[in-house]
Amino acid sequence: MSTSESLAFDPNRGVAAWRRVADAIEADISSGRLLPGDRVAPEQQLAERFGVNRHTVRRGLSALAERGLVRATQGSGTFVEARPLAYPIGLKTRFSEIMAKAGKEARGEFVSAEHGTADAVIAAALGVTSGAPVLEMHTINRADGVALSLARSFFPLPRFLGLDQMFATKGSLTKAYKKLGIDDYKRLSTRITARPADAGEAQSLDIPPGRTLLVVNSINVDMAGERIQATQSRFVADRVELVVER
Amino acid sequence: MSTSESLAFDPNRGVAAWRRVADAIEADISSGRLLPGDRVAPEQQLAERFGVNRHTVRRGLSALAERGLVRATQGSGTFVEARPLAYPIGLKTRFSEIMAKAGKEARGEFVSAEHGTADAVIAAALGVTSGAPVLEMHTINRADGVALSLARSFFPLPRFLGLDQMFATKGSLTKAYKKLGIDDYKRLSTRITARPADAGEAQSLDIPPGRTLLVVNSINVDMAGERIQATQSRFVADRVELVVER
DNA sequence: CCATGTTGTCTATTAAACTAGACAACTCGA
DNA sequence: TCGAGTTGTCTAGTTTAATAGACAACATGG
Repeated sequence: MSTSESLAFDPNRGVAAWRRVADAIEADISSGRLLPGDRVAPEQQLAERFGVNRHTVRRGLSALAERGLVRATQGSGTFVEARPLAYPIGLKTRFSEIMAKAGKEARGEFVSAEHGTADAVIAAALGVTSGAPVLEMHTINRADGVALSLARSFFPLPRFLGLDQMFATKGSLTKAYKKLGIDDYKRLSTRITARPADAGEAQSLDIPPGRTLLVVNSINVDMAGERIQATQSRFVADRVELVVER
Repeated sequence: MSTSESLAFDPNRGVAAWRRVADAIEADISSGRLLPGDRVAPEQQLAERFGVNRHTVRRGLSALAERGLVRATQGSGTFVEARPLAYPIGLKTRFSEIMAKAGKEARGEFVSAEHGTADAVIAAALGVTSGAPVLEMHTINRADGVALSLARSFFPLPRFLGLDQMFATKGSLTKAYKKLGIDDYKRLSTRITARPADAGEAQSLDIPPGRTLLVVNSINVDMAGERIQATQSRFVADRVELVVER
């Protein structure tokens, strides 16, 4: 304890009351005093605890809700949301490894596949000519059974003939690649945008329509630098936080 | 960099603009980008830099001035104040040692001394009877020539007969004690209050009248537990920060 | 002394924050 | 179904923060 004029300093000055409420609740969440699924104390009780009006509490909770830390249900209460899973994006982005590190069971769920031809966008991404044959595959990635992302991937043919069946069997793209003699690969580029989910996506991902998706367009190359995969993934922004690493 | 809905979070929301200005300037002071004696940029310039009105800057600077971090001089500018010297208070509180540790030249300046009798308060502090003979001594403690505190000390007589002359010679109480056979002593109690300086004190300490003093009433005992000194020190709060250590 | 730069103070207006009250709408357990 | 509890929304008033402008008062260098 220091004793000086700095005793007169109030760290809360210039900090809105609603901000203090929000920060205190966030501290409870960060510290683990409030866990995902836990119910935050009722607004009126928080108002009494912080010595503010209930509206001020609502303002603070609204800020937290906006950031996805809590979710309020009318009549029921305000609950702590599960924290988005940190999803590192780097040279070696491997779904199964990320899940293992997070202590979650990884499952790549095969949805469908078909042979087609590359349009201009896919051709450019894969470094092939427009109209070249490609394998198009649709998958859902789940962690502990909960859908994290939808993926629409393109692979050059005839090199990746049968990859879809191997993936359907193994549930892992890395393993399917190994079967085709590709022991390692890396990320060439990643482009990220975001948008609301459409009805089909929402249903596949088991989220309310309109919730935000992170849209990730990526290109993978084999160790010789040859382009092997172009993917558009749609992550549930509520469930996944992309971490760009150097 | 993380990419998620939390991109929408503005750390400045709920934090007043003046507070942000104040915190930024304080960060400059803390980091050493602004040193004691340095002039802070003019208000209008800060207003442009932070994109706020000059009054908002003034509000932020006012908060810093209130805390003693800066001092504004009309027509001249706003300057970074020297940080108060950390003055530890513990069992062994030694002025000269504290100064040495702070890399400052310590000087205990003898002002006056006289023999008197203990009133009720001093008698209680020294553990003697009311009316018992005591030596009363007035001193000023300086660091690098700048006055830090005034002290009014009482010592039981006849034990400390001549202590004042030894102090006037040595400029150090610890050394004067040694001359009287007290090799070591320790702090029994410390009581701290604060108040504005009166005109006499302000003059002795070279501060504007009304500036705040930290008033420290302390009792020292020899190693046998015998009370040897009762002191009322008045520290310039602008110059000294008391640190209570366990 | 004068000019320029800088802080200090006053008045006024607008926006944001905070408080208050009331009632609607919903949840959930008995 | 009903009642209690809880969130959601609306209206309204007060306080604080921020902006704007103007001028006073002071410092400092030429």
